Order: sequence, then structure tokens, then C-alpha cells
Amino acid sequence: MVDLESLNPEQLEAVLDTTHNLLLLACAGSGKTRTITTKIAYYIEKGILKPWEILAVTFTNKAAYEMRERIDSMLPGFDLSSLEVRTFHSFGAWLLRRHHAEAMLDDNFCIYDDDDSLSLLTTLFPTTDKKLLRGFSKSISKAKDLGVDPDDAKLSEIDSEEMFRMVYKRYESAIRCTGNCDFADLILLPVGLLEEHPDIADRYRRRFKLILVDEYQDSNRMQFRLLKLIAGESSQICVVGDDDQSIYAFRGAELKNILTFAKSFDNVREIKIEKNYRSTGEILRLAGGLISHNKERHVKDIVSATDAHGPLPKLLECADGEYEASTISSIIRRDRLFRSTAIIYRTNAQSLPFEMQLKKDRVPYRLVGALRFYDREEVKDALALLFLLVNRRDSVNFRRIINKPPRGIGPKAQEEIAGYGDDLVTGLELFSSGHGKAAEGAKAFLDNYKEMLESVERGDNLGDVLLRGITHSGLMAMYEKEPDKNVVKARKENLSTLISSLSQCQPGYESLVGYLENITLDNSTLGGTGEEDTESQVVLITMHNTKGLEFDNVFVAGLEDEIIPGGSDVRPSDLEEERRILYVAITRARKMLTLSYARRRMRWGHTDYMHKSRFIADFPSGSYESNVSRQERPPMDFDRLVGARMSYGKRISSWNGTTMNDLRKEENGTIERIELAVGDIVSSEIYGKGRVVALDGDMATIEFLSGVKRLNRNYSEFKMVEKASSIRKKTTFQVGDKVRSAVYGDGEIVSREVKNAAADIVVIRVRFKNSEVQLVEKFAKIEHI
DNA sequence: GCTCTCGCCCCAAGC
DNA sequence: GGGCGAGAGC
Ligand SMILES: Nc1ncnc2c1ncn2[C@@H]1O[C@H](COP(=O)(O)OP(=O)(O)OP(=O)(O)O)[C@@H](O)[C@H]1O
Repeated sequence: MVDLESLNPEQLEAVLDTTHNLLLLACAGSGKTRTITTKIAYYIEKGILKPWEILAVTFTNKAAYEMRERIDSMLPGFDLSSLEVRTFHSFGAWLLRRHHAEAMLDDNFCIYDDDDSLSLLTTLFPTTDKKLLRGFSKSISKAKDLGVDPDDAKLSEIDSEEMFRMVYKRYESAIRCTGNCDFADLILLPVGLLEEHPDIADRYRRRFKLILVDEYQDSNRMQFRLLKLIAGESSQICVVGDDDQSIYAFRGAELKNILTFAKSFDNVREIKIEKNYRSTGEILRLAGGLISHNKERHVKDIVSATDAHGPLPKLLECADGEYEASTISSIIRRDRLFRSTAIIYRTNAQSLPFEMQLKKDRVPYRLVGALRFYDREEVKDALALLFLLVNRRDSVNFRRIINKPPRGIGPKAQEEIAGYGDDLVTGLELFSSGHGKAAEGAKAFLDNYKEMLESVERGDNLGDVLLRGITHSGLMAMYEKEPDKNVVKARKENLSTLISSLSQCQPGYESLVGYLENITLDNSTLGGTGEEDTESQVVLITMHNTKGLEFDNVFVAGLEDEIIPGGSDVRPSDLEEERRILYVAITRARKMLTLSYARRRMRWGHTDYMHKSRFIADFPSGSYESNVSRQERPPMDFDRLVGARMSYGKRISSWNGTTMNDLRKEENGTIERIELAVGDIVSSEIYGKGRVVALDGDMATIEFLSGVKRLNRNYSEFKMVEKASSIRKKTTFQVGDKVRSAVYGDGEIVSREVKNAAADIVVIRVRFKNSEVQLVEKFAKIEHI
């Protein structure tokens, strides 16, 4: 039975309403995803709709998998294979695969990623500045996301470069020649297809009776048009989202879509939820305070539905990036946060110090995204052979692989081959009938190509086909020549991962095409350690990637200007988006939230002096606890600062007008120096509890669980846990004594036994109201009453 | 056409 | 720090 009991009234309404188009505009953690998942399961269980009549669209692949999994577990025994849970792009690919001829694509078209698009541009314009081409590549995808074609008058608003229109035009005709498509085409081409073929559109309109879109605030103009095209008279549309979580403007996301939903569709019912089931009140207060600084938003509250409370969020100031990583790692180890913990940052480049630190400290972790498996050179090379196998017009992959390893077929020869026509394999055959080194190389390449093709058609295991392919082509030998043995090893491991994943596919052509589509759409399907056990590994992830996820413990690192908010051209609208990105990261936390920033950070091989993020000022006062961890900071940072000012010139802009006096004020700041004596038990925010072993002027040597540290008392803050004097003057108890404990309440001593007189280990048993506990007398936190 | 070295410049985030 | 492209020299 699908569980409707635990839903709140609004969620229940959204699940049960079968007659309206629904807009669920609700805050973070309000159970939007849970609602639509339940709705799908409910419709299927009650027989309201068949699985194939439902289409659910998510924003990321991860979200799609999770949603399918949740539905599966709600409906054991149902066959859900015909239920479509996809990202917009994967849905587009699915449509195009079914109607490739009408869309003018190859039977076995593959999808070009951003790199491939850039390669295509490079072959079209070999003499044009690479940086310029990169910009064009971005502009082209932006134009396509907006549905602006090369003849559109508004094109110059996207890219004012004079030659852009011509570049865009030639790119479009070149990609059509390959029979393949790029990411933007996955939305653009289906829109064209359905507009030009009403009969096809009708089929899908009749088929999908319920269409749900998660994270609708991040849909773009073309995705909206696609949604309109597949929404039929009798279909019910249900979109859910949160305008405060719109973080994909850079990809053309338009908040307008969700804010004007009621105008775009008929018979709309809007449901709002302002209750959060995920986080503690403390976390919500901080998050709510932050987002309330955005002007362009629908003001809504975010209040705790469960009234859960927990520790106040913490803000850590760290001397540098490495120190930030080691601090976070030591907190993770100190509090044993190995389960359901994430370290979240703005850019992938920030993951490195965490990877190194966690590896050193033997904390199991999983890196999400980053250098994606299929983006690695050797993997792309090997795949290029396969791409060419399924589509002979794939010029991008042809050029990638034809002269790798070198076989004398340079740019000139490549032009000649391309001159024979779009079918590059036929071109290569014609070329190979000539003479010379290049023709010989072409023959060798063709032999391998044909051998691979035949073995796929024969039904050989696909992994074996690839292994033979990369061996005969000389790719493998080429990688082995690399002088750095570690690189060789890593490459071989990656190739072997690739081969073994391929060998698990069904043999044959069709299955190969499917495999290739899958890996382009979802880069995360392979790679990493292979262990998908996120629950017991610390997850390293970007803010964008965490959308829709949740963790008990969240560290948000790198809260510095020029990281978040990033970039230097801070337009107000960008700033609001940056604030939303941080808001998304913060609202992933269920119980514990720790924010951190570094005062200096290594970037591009030199040290930058950072200023803490301006967003920190947006947090309500008292909503977080700033420990200001100054331990490692040399007392006089100013000399270095002045040096930096002179040598780095404009880079000092990152100080954003902070004056020396501000710094000094901060420097004299809030350290409260407490009296210490040898033997005292103190606690430090960074290192946890420790025992003072020596005092020497300003320096205190303290033994922490993680090791002995020598700290300057002017720059380190401690809390007294237990004075040594009070430890010595410890109380003893007698059987029958009435005692009080902060944890257990009042109780009575029932036994007392000296276990080891020399070490002063005396075990007492105390009976409290609800329990009986055994304690070591000298450590017991109880007192006489 | 291949390979090695020098010097440049680091703008993201995602499908 | 490092990846990458330009250009020299083979
Ligand atoms: N009615 C409810 N009772 C108890 N827990 C709930 C309820 N609704 C949702 N939750 C829990 O709240 C958490 C957040 O739910 P969910 O991920 O569906 O929210 P969301 O609105 O999609 O969040 P976000 O927009 O931040 O990604 C989940 O752990 C979910 O199980």
C-alpha cells in the first residue's frame, strides 16, 4: 500500500487531485519530490493510470534514478519498465531515437558533449583563436537553448562578435552532416519534430496522461516548449519547484516558467507548502535569513514542520585552504561523521585539498562529478573507435582517433579524406588506395576498423571487441610509452573499467548504441571507486550537484568572495543567483551545518588573500557560532599582506576595501584568554578535547586525541572542560548516596568497586529512574544532592 | 608530419 | 601549479 498517512494536507491534496493541472510551489525540504513520487505510485497502485501513461521529468540523472528507486520500493511486484522517469535531455534523446529519420539524424546518432562541439568548431575554423572559439561554442549552445536560430535578428544579443552568425551557421550545417547532435539539439530537435509532425505529437499527447516535472524552476524556454507540445487536452500536468532554488540561469533557466505556469496552462491549481521536514530550526533560521536578502522573489516562509532542534551552525575561519581541509577532516574524525556527510563547494577545483586530506586521514570519501570518467583522454580515445563504428559520418571522433597513435595522417590528409564525402570510412578507403606513409597508415586503421565491425556483427562480447580494437590500433602501446608509470597504471585501470562495463552489455549493434548514448547523457554511470555507498562515505560535491539531495551533516567550504559569489563582474541578478546557490547548499543539511572560509588560498600556483564572503553578513545575528580559529595564523600577517599587495597588484582587489584598521580590529578580536594550568582538560573547536601538558609563556602544549599541538594562547580559543584542581579534589561516593546527573537525572549509588587502585579506577553503579549505569568514579559527571 | 620546449593563462556550475 | 598551444628543429 502506498503510504498516504504520513503526508500533510497540502501534499495529500496534490497526490489525490486528478482533475487540475498542479503547481506545487514550495520551499526547500518541504517534500516536493516525495509528493510527486507518491502521486505516481498512487496512480499506478489504484489503477488510475498505467505506468506507460506517466512521464516524470527530473533535472539530474541522479534525481531520476532516486525517484525510480523510490517508486519501485513503494510498488513491489508492479512492472514499472514502461514508466518513463527521465531528465529533459534523456527524454529528448528517447524521442529522437524513435523518430531519427524525421529529425534528420543517423540511425545510430550519438550525442556530442561540449568538448566534441568545440572540436567540431576547431576543424571548421582551424586558424581562429581558440579562446574565441570557446566563446562561440558557449554562445551557440546558449542560442540553441533559447531557440534562437542563426538567422534570428536577436542573435547579436547573445554574442555580439561579428562573425558569430556565420560560425553558428557553419557549425549547424557541419553537425547535421555528421548525423549526430549536441546537447541542445536533444531539446531543440524534438520541438521541431513535434511541431512539424502533428501526427507524431498526437501520439505522445494521447499516451502521456500524467506529466510531472520536478525542479521546474530550472527549466528553460525550449524545455517549456517541449512540455507544451507533449501536453495533450486530456493530460494532467504537475510541476513542482521553488523559485529560491533556481540555480541554472547560466544554462538559460527561466523563473518565468514557474511563475507564469497558471497563465500558460488551463485549469491550474496552485498549492503552497512552507513547512520544512528536513532541517533543524537552527539551520532553517540561518537559511531563511540568507535568502530573505534576495529582492526578486516570491516571499515565502520556511519554517520547521517537525520542530526539530540541534546545534547552532558553525562558522570556521581558517588560515588557508589546506587548514580548512584538515580542520574539517578532524571534525569528521572527532565526531565520527562518517555516515551521511557531505562537503559542499562551489567549484570542482576546490575538491583537491579535501581529497588529499581525507586520503591522508583514511576517511572514506566519494567524489561526485569533477573529472568525469568519460572525459578522460584514454577513455575518450577508446570510445571514439566505437562511435565511429556505429556512425561513419562522425567527423569529430574520426579526427580524434585517425592519427592516434601517429600514422602520418595529419591535417592535410584529413582534409583530403573529408573531401570524398560525409562517409569518412569510404573516404578513408579511397585515400588508402594511394601511396606513401599516410596511405599505409590508413590501410592499417581500416583493417582494424573492419575487424571490429565484423566482430560486433558476429555477436562477440563488446568488451573483447574494444580490447582487441585498442590493442591493434596501437592505442594501448601508445599509452604504455608514457614515461610516468603512475599515469600508465591509471590509464590502464580506466580502460579496464571501461572494458569490463562494456562486456556486461548484450552483444550486438543496438546494445552498443544504447551504451554509448547512456554514457554521454550520464557521466556518473561509471568511474570513481564503483562503490555507490554514499551513506557511509563522505561525499565531496559541488553546490549545483547537491540539488535535491540531503545529508545529516553538511560542511559548506570556501565561503569567500570571488568563490561564492564567484567571478568579478557581480551584477545584482548574478548575485541573487549566487545567493540561491548557497541557499541550496545550506538547506541540504538535516542536523549539522558547518560553514568555513580561508583567509588565504592557493589558486593557480600562487597565494591569494581572500575576503570572507559577503553572504556571511546576510546570516541573522546569533544564527551561527563563529569560533574564529586563529591557531595557525602568525601574529603579524601584515608584512606578508603588504608584500602581497606589492607583488600581486590588482589581485588585492579581493580584499574589497578592507582596510588595515579593519584587519587589526579583527585581529584583536574576540579571543577570550582563559587561565590554564597543567592537567586541565580543555576543548578547542578545531581539535576537540585535550589535556594541557605544558605551559611556556604564551604557548600551551596540549594533547588532543588527534595528536599533541603547541598553540599560542593569544590566537587560540579554548573552553575549560575540567580544571586539574577539581580533578584532584574529586569527590568519592558511598553506596546509598543520592546523586544528580545532567544526563540521567537523579539516582542512587548501588555499588562501588575499586578495580585498580594505582590508576584510581573505581567503578560505581548508579540506579537512575529509567536506567542503571556503570561509571568510572573519577570521570563520572555526577554530584551529591 | 612528429616531437620537444617554452611561455601563456587560467571564469564556474550542468545535461 | 599545470595543461595546452605555438613554433622550432628534425
Ligand atoms: N509529510 C512528511 N512527513 C515527514 N517527513 C516528510 C514529509 N514530507 C517530506 N518529508 C521528508 O522531508 C525531506 C525532504 O523531502 P523532499 O526531498 O521530498 O523535499 P523537496 O521539497 O523535494 O526538497 P528540496 O526542494 O530541498 O530538494 C525528506 O527526508 C522527506 O522524507
